[in-house]
Amino acid sequence: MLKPERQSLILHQLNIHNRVLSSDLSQQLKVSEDTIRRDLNELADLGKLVKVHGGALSKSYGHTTVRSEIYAPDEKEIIARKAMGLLHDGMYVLMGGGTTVSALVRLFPENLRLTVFTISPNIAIELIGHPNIEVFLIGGRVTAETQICLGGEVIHRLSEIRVDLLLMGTTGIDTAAGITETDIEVVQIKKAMMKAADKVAVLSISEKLGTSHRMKLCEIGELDTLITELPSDDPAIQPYARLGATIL
Amino acid sequence: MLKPERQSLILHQLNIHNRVLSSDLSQQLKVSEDTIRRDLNELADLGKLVKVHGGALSKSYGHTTVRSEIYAPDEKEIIARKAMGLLHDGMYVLMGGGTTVSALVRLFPENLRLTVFTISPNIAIELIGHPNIEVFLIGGRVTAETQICLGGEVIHRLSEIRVDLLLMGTTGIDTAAGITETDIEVVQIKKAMMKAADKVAVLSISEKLGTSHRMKLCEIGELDTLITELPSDDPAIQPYARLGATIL
DNA sequence: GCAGTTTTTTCAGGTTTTTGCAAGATTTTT
DNA sequence: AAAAATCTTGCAAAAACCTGAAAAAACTGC
Repeated sequence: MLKPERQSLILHQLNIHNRVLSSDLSQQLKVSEDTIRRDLNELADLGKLVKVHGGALSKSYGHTTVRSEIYAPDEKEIIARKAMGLLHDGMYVLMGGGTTVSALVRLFPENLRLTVFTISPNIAIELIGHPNIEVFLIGGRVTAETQICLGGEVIHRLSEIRVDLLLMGTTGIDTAAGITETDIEVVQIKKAMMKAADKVAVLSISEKLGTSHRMKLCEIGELDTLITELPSDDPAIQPYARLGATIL
Repeated sequence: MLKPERQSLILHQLNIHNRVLSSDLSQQLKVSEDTIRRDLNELADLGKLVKVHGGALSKSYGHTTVRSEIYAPDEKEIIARKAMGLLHDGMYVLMGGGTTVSALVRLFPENLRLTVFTISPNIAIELIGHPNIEVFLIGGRVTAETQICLGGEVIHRLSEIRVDLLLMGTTGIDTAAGITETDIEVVQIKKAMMKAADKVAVLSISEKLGTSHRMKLCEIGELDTLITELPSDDPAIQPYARLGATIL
């Protein structure tokens, strides 16, 4: 294992987990902790991570979104891992915003070949530099609350594209209320996204099961796949399976 | 085994494995490690691989896409500070990409009220959460090299907007050659941006003064303002003032 | 084919980089 | 406050590197 390889592996780990431990890396990469510490310090000097006692934290573009700021990172990683199974070389994929979708993007191996459309600047930036993924960002008005591109122009652009798969998070999901959102504009955008995609997959932590909000996006049956961190035979998600969504 | 044979074999190995060790290649090709090292250095000079201690890595991923390590941050902050003087409440501003423009955005005080259009996902994200700035991201294909949105759709959208001021960085700037870029697509986008703006301001560290590249964007005289980190009476920028640009 | 030239390779040496270890300092946890 | 974990520093060994000179190979014009 060459030093630059080791260092870029460390950065990759950071991208996925947002944190690394010197002791873990030492075992995993079969080098002494001193070496890991030296690597971490070098990478910290280059500004690629933040060194802390015991390991390092990722710093993504200026404002450090560390793991602790992401809600339920472990669950989201499980979800992301399951969602990877839906992706195959050559696919055209449309991606929404949110930290769950971000977690998925971070798992993309470098040999995965995709064409990705997204309304999230964050997702676009995460994918920049990936050697085999072409990224199209659909532009619009960007707001702090949603962190995605909104507006009529986005809907118009979405009407012009056709993709194999839509991957998006959700705000509320309930057997009776269906998929719901708080923001009417988000509903409009998501409806347009669903129209553009042959298959629709929703990523959601189980905590959101049974919650609902004011703005209705669609019924559960309109989804093709629902992915949570729960095992697919968990009683909590059986009702959703009966409504027609494939559970992963 | 002839030298070109050996070298193309090395490149072949790299394509497959993404890495090679000098020691391995030495054994495999039955030549001394010195010869291998010389080969690797030659290929590295040609830009076909990245030489590292112990061997070489393929150029494809991770190692080349350095997470925007900001070059000359101090100079860029001086430039950004000067550029702030061009901005006033209520303005419509169009912003290009690049670290110099990012430095400017970070200086925006909370009470600054602007409407910002940008082709850079990074700029859009920097501005997310600013209480008094409305951000419109103009979408398109995003590439690793430029980190901005490219494509015909961007140019079309730019043709539909009209802003008070364009703020952008540059690649090459020279009294004779004017403003130049390495990428023809970037030139097209920047020309469209210039058309959309009443006034054009270019931010450039003084290091770029006197440099030129293959693709011409415009003459110095077509700029309204040129901002470098040098004092406005520095002899190095006087020639640009004579060509019609206001120097800050 | 052959003497002369150029290119390529190897080898020897001294230098630099990388890594692991140990000792003592520092931080975190109990 | 003591104990445990982690960090820093200095050092030494191993590996990799570079330089220049000499040997080997390939090429040149005659």
